[in-house]
Amino acid sequence: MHTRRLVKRSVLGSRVYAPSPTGDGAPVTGVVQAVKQENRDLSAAGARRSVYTVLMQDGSLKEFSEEEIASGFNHTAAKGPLKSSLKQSSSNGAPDGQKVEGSCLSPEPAEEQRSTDGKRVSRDSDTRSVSLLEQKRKVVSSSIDVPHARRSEEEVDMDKVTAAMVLTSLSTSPLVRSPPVRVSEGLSGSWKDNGSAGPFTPSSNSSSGGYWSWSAPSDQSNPSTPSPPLSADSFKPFRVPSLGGVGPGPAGPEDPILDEQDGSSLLFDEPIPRKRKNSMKVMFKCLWKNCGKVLSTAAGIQRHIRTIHLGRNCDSDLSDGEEDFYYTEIKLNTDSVADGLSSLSPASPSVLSPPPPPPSPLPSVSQLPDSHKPTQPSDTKEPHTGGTTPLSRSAPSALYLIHTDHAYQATAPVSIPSSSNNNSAGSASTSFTPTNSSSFSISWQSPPVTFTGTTVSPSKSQGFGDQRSQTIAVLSSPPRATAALSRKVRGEGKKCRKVYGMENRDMWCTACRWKKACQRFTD
DNA sequence: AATGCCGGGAG
DNA sequence: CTCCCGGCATT
Ligand SMILES: [Zn+2]
Repeated sequence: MHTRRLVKRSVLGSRVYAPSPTGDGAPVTGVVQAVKQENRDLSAAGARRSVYTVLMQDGSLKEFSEEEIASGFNHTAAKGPLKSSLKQSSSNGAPDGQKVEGSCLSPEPAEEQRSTDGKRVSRDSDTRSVSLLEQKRKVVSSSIDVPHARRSEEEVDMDKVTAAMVLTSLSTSPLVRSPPVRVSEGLSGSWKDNGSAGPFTPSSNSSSGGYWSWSAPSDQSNPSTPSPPLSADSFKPFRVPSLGGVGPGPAGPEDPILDEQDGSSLLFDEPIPRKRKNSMKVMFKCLWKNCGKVLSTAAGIQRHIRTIHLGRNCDSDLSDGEEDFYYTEIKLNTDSVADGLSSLSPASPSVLSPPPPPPSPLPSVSQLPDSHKPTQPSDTKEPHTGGTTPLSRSAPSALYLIHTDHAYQATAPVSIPSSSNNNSAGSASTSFTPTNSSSFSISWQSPPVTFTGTTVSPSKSQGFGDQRSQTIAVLSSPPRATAALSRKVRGEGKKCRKVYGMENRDMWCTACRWKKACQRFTD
């Protein structure tokens, strides 16, 4: 009801008269450098005062209240209000006396003032103004010590805790299918063991950010688990896909999705996938273009990359972590277990409902950035294909779990076609793909995906049918799980708001000003 | 607490 | 449209 957004025109840069600091009576002029307002919303009706930071002729900066300055805008020079209160002019000791000679004084509280041109004043809540001149310097510490995460014994406990959590959740929600997290047995073959073979516990340091930290009682299933009575039922909803396949879709040949008892294909509802602890070997593979080197220790691979590919001195220590981008952790699973997971789409809670809108236009480009040289990891993104394909249960003698260490900026689940034909990076793929057939899954921190040998031709990502079929997979999805899936990871880069700050709202791009998606800094 | 931004709402 | 803001998801 009350006035909408008051004052919005910018007076920055305007010349204004200000009470003479010396009190001698002669008004001085200055240029408005910044304006700020105090007390905004609240007391809507209340007096809202603006404080102008003015650059005086003599170069000094002073702050005046609206009433104290007579600005040239609006009505020639005559308009200024000048109250006699000179409280603000700190200046010299000159007793203020009174300086009213400005001409007319307007007692009015200057509710709105606008400049003739259409600019707006940056109003904002911030109480202290920031003049454009003085730049605030922020000191950023350039070197930060990041202590390597150390976790250790706790893990054991973790399991216990987890188990407890699971149990608890079990009792409460019927939906949860849980997983027997076996504490005892499981650990024996923990991947961790293998990994840490190296000089310094590799696996844990870089990768894991979150493996073992499950903040929430997640329900997870343990793939290898034979069959918890409970899970059986719960699974149901989750494997309906076959049904869905019947869609009017073009395709008849839909695979019955997650195969078999991969029921175990776990579902991670939580963004944080859990690691399987099976008997598997962890290896580190160099992803460099034509190098398929596989080493058993992270240190080794890092060194390899650093020296061979990065041409870095073997100063070891100075690894800036870049190597991480070029190798991957591979887990060779010797066991029958499958660690499946379903990638999913933005799941709709209602499981069966078919309207799973294709999440988003996934870049279905299946081409690797061809001649991409691993130079700056910065913008590299893996090409992914939207659909994953279900692979039937072929006999996976071995399955690979690839896991990259950094979650850099993962966006969506990736699937890499492993089947024979697949150009792009033919060379690369070779090194990357284990054998044909066999599914392997990759999991970066969050979006784990299963790959399979068959690939859907990315070209026609049209398949609506398929998509939907998989979509269904979601099972108990607490509103949480989304992050990874919903693929709205939120752009990282700073947007206008952060860049310019509230102080300079007028510098924001329009979208930002409207609180819409930034157009200037699109990620 | 701060950001980024969708979904609405008012001229 | 243009201009804004409530409110929510994220960080
Ligand atoms: Zn912007």
